Amino acid sequence: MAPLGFHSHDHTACIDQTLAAATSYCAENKLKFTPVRRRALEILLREHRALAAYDLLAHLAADGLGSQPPVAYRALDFLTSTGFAHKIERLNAYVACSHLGADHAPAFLICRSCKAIAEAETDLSQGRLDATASAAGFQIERTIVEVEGLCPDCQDPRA
Amino acid sequence: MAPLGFHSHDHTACIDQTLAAATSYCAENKLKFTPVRRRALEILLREHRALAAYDLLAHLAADGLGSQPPVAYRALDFLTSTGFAHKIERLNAYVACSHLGADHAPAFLICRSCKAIAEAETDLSQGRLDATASAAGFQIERTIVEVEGLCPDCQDPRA
DNA sequence: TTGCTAAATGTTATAATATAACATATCAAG
DNA sequence: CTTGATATGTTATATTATAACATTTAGCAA
Repeated sequence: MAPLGFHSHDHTACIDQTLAAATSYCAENKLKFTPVRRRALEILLREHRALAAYDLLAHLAADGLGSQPPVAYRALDFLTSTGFAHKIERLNAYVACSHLGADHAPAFLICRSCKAIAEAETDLSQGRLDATASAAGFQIERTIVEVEGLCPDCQDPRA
Repeated sequence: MAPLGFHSHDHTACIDQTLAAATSYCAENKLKFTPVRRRALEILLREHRALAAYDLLAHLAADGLGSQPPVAYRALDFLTSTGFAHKIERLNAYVACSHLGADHAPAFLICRSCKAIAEAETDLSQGRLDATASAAGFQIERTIVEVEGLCPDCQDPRA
């Protein structure tokens, strides 16, 4: 089972690389990559799927890093504000970013059956929407794109 | 203040027309447009903005149409499943559809300042995304597009 | 009409998600 | 070394949503 991109990969290396990238990003930007924050990201990376805030909290608590909701929400605030993680609005859940470092406008593919998440790039796909917004005088700051459907594994009735 | 399309219009006619359209749609499709459901839609139309479920419930209760959460959530389930209303995932709130009848893939423009909502059409804007999903073997069923930003009124510091 | 069935509603309780508010601790800059 | 800003600990509570079951209503068949 490989939720994030709907395919397998070297997970350990992926985690290490992402943590390293996050560490240097924080160093460069004078951000504090504290134990709770680092651990939260590590948990999201290890789980490799969308976690509810309270699921993350349970993991953190198991690791002795705080047991009250604000601990999880603060860590998530940090991770989402840095772009290290994203919130999946449809699920009220959070995933580690899979394109860390890239300045990106992510689009998420959400499997309604197994809840697996894939992060795609929107590129500049909303050309049409941009035009509509401009015409209305609306100033876009952020675009949320979440697609619901079935991942390859869940489409097959024999799976 | 004209949240829905960021501009004024004949609100009474808009409500009447939409209710009439909903009524005939239900008749054609053997759906029960019960008092609670009708009233819920009417409230969303009158308020003309995204309402939280409990806000809707408060209005329904004021009208003597039920005071417990399931009443509101059931009405909203009906309205969203018929397309008479949409959920704004970003806000956990619900708006009446402004293109009732059209088979549509709505995109919402959400003002982060005043919370006004405009409903646009995505048309086939996600051409790029479609291709990405296909390539990944993902079968799209529904696309959520919500854009955060500033509406015309809230961009002007003198407003 | 009567009774059956499916759908809708009423109601109680509780689950799941999220934040306010304030006390304490840490740490870098002056 | 102290001050100010940021982060953390903690209690409490707000907000959003659903489970579960009883009751009522509407449509339909006998």
